[in-house]
Amino acid sequence: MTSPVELRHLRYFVTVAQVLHFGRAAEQLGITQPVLSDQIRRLETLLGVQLLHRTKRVVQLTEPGRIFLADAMRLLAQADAAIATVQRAAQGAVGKLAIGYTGPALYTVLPEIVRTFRDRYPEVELTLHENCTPEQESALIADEIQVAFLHPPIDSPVSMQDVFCESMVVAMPEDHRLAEQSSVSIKDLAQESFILFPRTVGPYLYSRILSLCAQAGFSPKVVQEVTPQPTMIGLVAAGIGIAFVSASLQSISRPGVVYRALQEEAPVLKLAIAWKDDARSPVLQNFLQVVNEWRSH
Amino acid sequence: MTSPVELRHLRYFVTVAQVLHFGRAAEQLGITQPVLSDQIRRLETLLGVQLLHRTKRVVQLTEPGRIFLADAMRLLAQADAAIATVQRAAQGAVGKLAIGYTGPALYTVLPEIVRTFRDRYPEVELTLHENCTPEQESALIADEIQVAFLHPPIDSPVSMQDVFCESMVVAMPEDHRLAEQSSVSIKDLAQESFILFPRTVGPYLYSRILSLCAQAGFSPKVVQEVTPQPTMIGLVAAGIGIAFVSASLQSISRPGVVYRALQEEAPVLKLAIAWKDDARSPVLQNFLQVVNEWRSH
DNA sequence: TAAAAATACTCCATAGGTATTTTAT
DNA sequence: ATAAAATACCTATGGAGTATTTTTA
Repeated sequence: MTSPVELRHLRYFVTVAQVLHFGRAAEQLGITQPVLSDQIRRLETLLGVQLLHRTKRVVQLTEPGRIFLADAMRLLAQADAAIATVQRAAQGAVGKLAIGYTGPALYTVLPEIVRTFRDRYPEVELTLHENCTPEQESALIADEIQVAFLHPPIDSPVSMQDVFCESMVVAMPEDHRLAEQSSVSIKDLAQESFILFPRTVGPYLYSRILSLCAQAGFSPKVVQEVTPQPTMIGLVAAGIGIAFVSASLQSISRPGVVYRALQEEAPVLKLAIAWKDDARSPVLQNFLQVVNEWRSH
Repeated sequence: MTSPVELRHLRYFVTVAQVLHFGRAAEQLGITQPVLSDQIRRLETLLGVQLLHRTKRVVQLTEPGRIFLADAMRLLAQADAAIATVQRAAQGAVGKLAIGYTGPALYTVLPEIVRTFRDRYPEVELTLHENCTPEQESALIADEIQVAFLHPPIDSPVSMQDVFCESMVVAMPEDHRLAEQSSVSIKDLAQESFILFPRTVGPYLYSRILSLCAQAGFSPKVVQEVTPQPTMIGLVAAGIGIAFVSASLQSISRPGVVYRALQEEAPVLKLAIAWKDDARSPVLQNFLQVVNEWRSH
């Protein structure tokens, strides 16, 4: 039987080739000299190549042996490296993580969480994919991403945990008649032109806003549906209309645009983190851990 | 006992990871399914890492397993490559060869022999080192070179084989009084100024020339000792004197210099190839083979 | 003659095989 | 009901040990 070359053969050969003495090499390896002689001879038979020139008294490498020694040492080092890598992968210290996120996540929790994670696990390769909530769901299911920052509710069978929420505020031109009030009532907006995000990018919040208007006795006049939110603000600045945007958008202040809270209970934009519960990679676990640490201050 | 990871484990793991089916993988590997299950579990225990997520019905890679798979495949490929390399090294098809040579070798046999060898064994790394005969000897002994083109006799304990020999001719300015003869007698040179190579670069030939003059009844007036031979020719062209050079130098014709044969039996420059007989590397054997082929046309 | 590798053998750990059980689909 | 992995148990190859021989510097 031609049993194949094993790492053991390489370990033995490298030691003999370095020490050039079967007795001492065997001692270093923790085996006996006859075993070592035998294993080297087996290796030479397997390769069909004489690696060592031994004259009962002097051991020296043949030229092919010199060449094989370099390869064998490299192989052993790489085997050790591969073992170390898989063990660190099991700790979640190396690997890949594809993160999906929506626009609002980018303006709130995402940067800080990603920075913390990168600092702690610098050898994990992160990729970031901006998309709306429904597309995050499909990407999760299709294993294109392993974790998503999105806006509940969703109906895919994935695990989810709330991360953050913020109220919606009304963005309007600074010369708008309602701008001098510190807060506005929904009823005051009945005649306004609205800039909204498309229903598809956030069906739940979309209907929340519509029903709020309905409760106030009107159906909003939507003049434009655009995304992302900074674009909506741009259109507000251009005087196209007013917009509901999440509170964090105020930090990206834009000349000519002011933000006013609602007097009524405002619609809330919830941000949650979602992942497939069967995909429990160590890297993912570490990411969830970082997110949880972030949630508790 | 913590028996270490072996290539066998990697071979088995790679197959299972590709087929994702223990039964079929075992069949591919030519072993039985329980053995494969056992070996994979041993590998996982050795690594301390779960590589495969198996639910009695479905086998899939864990994230660490995916990472290890790439490394394992690379390692196996490199192991195969190392084995192929050492086998080709045993045929003398890969390796290194340091070749020493003297100036005259460069103008005669060396280029053609080296070209033939390089064409036949393109993966052997050749290095060329020009030096005089005595230094070639030391370099051979010190294993700095494996083969030398040099000029016998030498007294180092190395193997040697004649390769080529050529007569010495007299180089003189074209307006020299002897230039109109087609050959010259050594006696005619008694009053000439001689340009010689230093004794150290070729002690044997040096004394051959001196004794030739002595037989003709004079001791040559040496005005300059220089090397290499093209430099000697330069000095001849400058009118410094006449010189004994090897016949092949005529092919590097220089305006103002003519070459004339000796009427007496000329000193002969022998070129031989030398190598340490204990260093019988396959690459060296192939080189000697090429040299022998060259010798027999 | 003394040091070191090779031989000759013995032993046992484990790779590998066979038969069977468990479990998820 | 069935396919597939795990479990249990057996076999035997070959890795490893001990004792001895051979060889050459």
